[in-house]
Amino acid sequence: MSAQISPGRKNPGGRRPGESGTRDAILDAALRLFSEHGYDGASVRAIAAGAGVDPALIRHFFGDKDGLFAAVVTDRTAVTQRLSQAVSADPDELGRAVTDAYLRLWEAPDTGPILLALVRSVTASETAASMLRAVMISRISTAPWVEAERSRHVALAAAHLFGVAAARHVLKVAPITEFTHDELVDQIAPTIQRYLDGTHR
Amino acid sequence: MSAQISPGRKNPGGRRPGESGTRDAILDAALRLFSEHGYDGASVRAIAAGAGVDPALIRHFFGDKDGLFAAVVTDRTAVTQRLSQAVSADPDELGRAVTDAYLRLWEAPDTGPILLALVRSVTASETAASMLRAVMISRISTAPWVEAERSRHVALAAAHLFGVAAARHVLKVAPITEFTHDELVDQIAPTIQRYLDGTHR
DNA sequence: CAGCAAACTCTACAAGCGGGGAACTCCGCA
DNA sequence: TGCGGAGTTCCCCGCTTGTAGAGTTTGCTG
Repeated sequence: MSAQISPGRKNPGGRRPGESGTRDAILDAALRLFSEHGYDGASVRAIAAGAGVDPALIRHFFGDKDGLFAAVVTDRTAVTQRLSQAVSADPDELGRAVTDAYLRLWEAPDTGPILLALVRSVTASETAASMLRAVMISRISTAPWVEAERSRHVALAAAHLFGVAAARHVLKVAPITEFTHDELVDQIAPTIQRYLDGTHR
Repeated sequence: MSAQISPGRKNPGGRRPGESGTRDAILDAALRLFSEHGYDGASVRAIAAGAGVDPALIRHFFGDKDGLFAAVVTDRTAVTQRLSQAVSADPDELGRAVTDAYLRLWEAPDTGPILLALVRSVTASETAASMLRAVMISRISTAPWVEAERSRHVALAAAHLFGVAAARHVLKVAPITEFTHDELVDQIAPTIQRYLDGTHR
């Protein structure tokens, strides 16, 4: 009889032959949509559609939406280690090195969208907020060369860098977006250096 | 017969006697919820509940959710004019005056929540984004004392201030929140002054 | 080659959303 | 005194959301 138990089904259903790459496709679409619209604004269905996949697969691979978000952020990031490299630079050039590394983080295709996603999700998820705090501050201010005394100055430097990055990539404020990367580093590195030295006042 | 046409109605319905203050109650609740959860996160129903009022009243007074948001932001704000005052200060003290005024904007009960609401709604509403841009940058950089040449430096100062305010009030980064207002002004005013002077490099 | 786990599709649900409309009551004014 | 409009309630609609589950096909391993 060649029984068709579910005659309403349009697509065959069942596992596809060969390497599917579906998981990665979902992660890609999720990264893009989370970074564009934030956690709330990116629906599971939209992400699935973006990956050309059934929404149920997201549940299958990641459990729930939180799991997906966590996977996006943790699976594909080397955010923290890049900053760590920068802080081992020559102390006299530290301001420049940190500034350059920090701004590059926002421009690189593998880390930039993640930071954007974190910023845009700060409202919705406390996880996102604390991860962002961690990236922004702790990773810098708990670096070995920071004595407890100076952590406040480091935080000010980090806040400055964050403000510039947000103006450039989130708010897209005209004068800031018009700088080239190098120009921007030239403009603010000296100030960052002063904060790090404690000579900013 | 004392006809009761709608016997299912629990509350009487119809206008209440006396001054209701309902419109203001809605505005209050909306300001609070928008600032806590952003545009998307604050539902019309939740705002109505917060005001102790039927959701349909929001539609009645403000048309739709966008209208409510616009009303919240425009009705009760003197954000821009406060900054204008600051920029007329003595040029030598400009950095300090602007820093003080800007940070106060985030702390004052009538303007702080609005800025928070704008920041938290940046993702959802392009209106919010452009208003924030306006408050953050344009209002400062189009001030009369800014020659075109310097607008980039002004934008950098504004980005710095924004970063500090965001770290303090949105991300709540520990070292930054621990400063008193005056300490914070002491810490960053000199840098703002340098940006404004163009002596930051 | 048997059988199980993984990958995949469809359908569905309960909840929440923004918006709209009908009905009712009170106030201010002619 | 009558009447229109503002304030208020309830009910409802169509849509989207996250999540759930059952069923189907494939690949892998023993």
